[in-house]
Amino acid sequence: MVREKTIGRLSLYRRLLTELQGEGPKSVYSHQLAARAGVSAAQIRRDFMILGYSGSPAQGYEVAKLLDSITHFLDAPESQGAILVGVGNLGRALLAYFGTGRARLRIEAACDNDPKKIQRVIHGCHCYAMVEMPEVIRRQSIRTAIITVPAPEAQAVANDLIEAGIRGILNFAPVRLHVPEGVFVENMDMAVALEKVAFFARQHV
Amino acid sequence: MVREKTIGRLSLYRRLLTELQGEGPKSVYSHQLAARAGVSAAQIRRDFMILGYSGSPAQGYEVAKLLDSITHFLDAPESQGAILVGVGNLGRALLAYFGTGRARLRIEAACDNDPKKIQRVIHGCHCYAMVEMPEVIRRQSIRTAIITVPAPEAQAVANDLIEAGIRGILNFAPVRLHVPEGVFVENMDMAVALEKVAFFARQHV
DNA sequence: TATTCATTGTGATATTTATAACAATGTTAT
DNA sequence: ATAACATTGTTATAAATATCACAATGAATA
Ligand SMILES: NC(=O)c1ccc[n+]([C@@H]2O[C@H](COP(=O)([O-])OP(=O)(O)OC[C@H]3O[C@@H](n4cnc5c(N)ncnc54)[C@H](O)[C@@H]3O)[C@@H](O)[C@H]2O)c1
Ligand SMILES: NC(=O)c1ccc[n+]([C@@H]2O[C@H](COP(=O)([O-])OP(=O)(O)OC[C@H]3O[C@@H](n4cnc5c(N)ncnc54)[C@H](O)[C@@H]3O)[C@@H](O)[C@H]2O)c1
Repeated sequence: MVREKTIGRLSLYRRLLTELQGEGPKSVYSHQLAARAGVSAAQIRRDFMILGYSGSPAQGYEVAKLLDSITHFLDAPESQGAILVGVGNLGRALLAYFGTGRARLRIEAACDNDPKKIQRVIHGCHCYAMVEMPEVIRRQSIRTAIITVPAPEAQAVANDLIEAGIRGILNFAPVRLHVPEGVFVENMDMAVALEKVAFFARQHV
Repeated sequence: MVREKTIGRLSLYRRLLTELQGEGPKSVYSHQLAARAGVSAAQIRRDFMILGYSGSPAQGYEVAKLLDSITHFLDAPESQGAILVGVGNLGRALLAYFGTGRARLRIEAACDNDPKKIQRVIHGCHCYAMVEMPEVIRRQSIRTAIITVPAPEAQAVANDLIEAGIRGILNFAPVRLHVPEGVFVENMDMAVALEKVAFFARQHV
């Protein structure tokens, strides 16, 4: 009953609403948010049905209440952290990105099997050895992981993560992971994405 | 008539088939490829309908012919290049990734507005000044761009790229770009992706 | 040769996702 | 007070996407 696409958009709306809030407005209409999000106003209203919060036809939605509703729906009661495995080129970029100022969902720990990286702090995040990983995950109740190890290592790393209690994986390795029922995997396949863009760049002449 | 999801999967199949080819087999059944791709066998056969190449019920698909068919369908007759704008943390990681050994779709040029980066070669890719960008795009007939500049800069950069002839954008900035009809945009929104994973990590207990 | 078998290609069907349509609401202008 | 209006919430409809089902194929076996 929970639509996958809806979850992604709610996360987007939250970010846009937070930006909007900084600009002043206390309320917003669906068509205004739609313009920023690049979706239709009907899509927005439909997505909001799941929240249990209603706007008014006259004032639209109160930004603060809307943000509360989305956060209540999306987030865990206690703040949630993620662990990143593979502190290479991409892993470091992600640590820089998700480290700075995001209270919501932080990368709380990193792991690598390269002795040169272990026990060092990279972009404010401690890098543990792989043997420490299960302990870190259990201690900090982490359920979400980011995989940025080379493709041939990804499945083994995923297995270890799941064994340690991880239930959601954001996978950047260009491999389709085999995971048991109940584990959610989102693939960020950049090579596929770029080829798709190149294809459609050619279609509409 | 061309399904967006199908294009993405064809790109994935091509990569998997190339790997498979290296392992020896000259032919493959839909269910074998399906296992690697993490999709159903029926999905694969349906996707292949668009190619105009048929396998045989007895031997399955000839890997070499299948690869030819996919490449003929996906790729431009002449090889296509991409330009990357914003040589920061993420941009450099992407240059490293798309530079090494990918004949198919290379990042042929990079741009930045930071004087410290301009006219330098980063991971084998020349970094041009922004004023040179339109000239580079026209000279090398580039139609695909990757945006890795800070969010507030992304729309302006997109406008300039489109003005210069770009028709497809892979956008990493957490902003929804407004583009004219006929320009294809694929958003790689990692913050949204991570929140989605965190959400579903919590669903299946 | 006839039979068995796993597989293909594709029409039919189901599910997911997006759009359209409109009564209900409540504010504003007259 | 009332008519005009823009917007909401939700139902109805459409479009995109995925799965199912099975006749047709042809190699392998008896
Ligand atoms: N660099 C990019 O922009 C980019 C883009 C798309 C996809 N990817 C994918 O992301 C992954 C990482 O790419 P990268 O460029 O950062 O590679 P990288 O080689 O720079 O980094 C890989 C890191 O993983 C570590 N590692 C290797 N095996 C490990 C293991 N078994 N356990 C723990 N750590 C291990 C290495 O020590 C290294 O620090 C690859 O799968 C790559 O295909 C990268
Ligand atoms: N770092 C990540 O892993 C990550 C992850 C997800 C999204 N992003 C997004 O990708 C973008 C880049 O992230 P980053 O971490 O690489 O940032 P960064 O600050 O390291 O790099 C940005 C680069 O863009 C250049 N730049 C700035 N304005 C420009 C302009 N007008 N024209 C051309 N170049 C310009 C800067 O000189 C710099 O080199 C941001 O929008 C960020 O939100 C980054």
